[in-house]
Amino acid sequence: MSITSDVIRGHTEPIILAHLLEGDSYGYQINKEIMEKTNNLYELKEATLYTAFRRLEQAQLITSYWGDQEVGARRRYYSITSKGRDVYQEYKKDWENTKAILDTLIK
Amino acid sequence: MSITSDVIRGHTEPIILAHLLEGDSYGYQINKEIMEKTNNLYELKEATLYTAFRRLEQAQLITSYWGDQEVGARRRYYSITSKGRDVYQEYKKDWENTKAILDTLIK
DNA sequence: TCTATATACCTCACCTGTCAAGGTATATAT
DNA sequence: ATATATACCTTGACAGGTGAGGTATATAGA
Repeated sequence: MSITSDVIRGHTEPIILAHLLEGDSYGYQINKEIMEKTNNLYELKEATLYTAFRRLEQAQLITSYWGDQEVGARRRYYSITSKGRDVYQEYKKDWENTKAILDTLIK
Repeated sequence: MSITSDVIRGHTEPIILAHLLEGDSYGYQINKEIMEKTNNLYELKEATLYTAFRRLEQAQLITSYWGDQEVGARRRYYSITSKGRDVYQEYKKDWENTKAILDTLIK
């Protein structure tokens, strides 16, 4: 009982930003934790995740830096910016509005 | 304070089907009534509406027939099929699931 | 008479986010 | 040696939404 990509489209960015509010993290972990949070009902596909990172960084909502792993695969950590926090609040309001509108239309 | 197209993507079909549950209707009217229901917060764009009609008819979720206007512009009426009603119930569950998942991820 | 507005339909080209499929590299367990 | 897990990334195709454009009927106002 998974979720189709079309109903989630446009929510990828707020999902990532929300996660980064809890602290810096890296792609692989963000992906895993989103799956865990939703009991495997929703999985952000890797390609979707990384293209979203590019967009978010371009828009200066997040910044990135390489972790200093001395062992194992390298990690690129992401950090939410203050602009990112502001935009996240708007995304959150958008989601509340969307819910209200769709609850009106889908009965 | 409108709604972006990406967050609505994938909800066009359930919105139309939900409306047709109330009775047969035609494009122009469906559009107007959706605007009214949402206090002009959401407007289904015409191009979106008509391409959705094509998809829904192709999938046999709706059927269409010409109204018998003897005056004024012709109208093409749409009617939801029983298959359409079934699929609508699935769409509705999808929406409930989407809400639950996004409420978990967007705090 | 001409123009604007409302009703009512429709199509096409473009844009954008998603994702399957492919790739690279490190480390550990069998 | 091989498989699996971790961790990163890009590319090309796809599909739904939409701006812009078109057609036709009817009415109200200048």
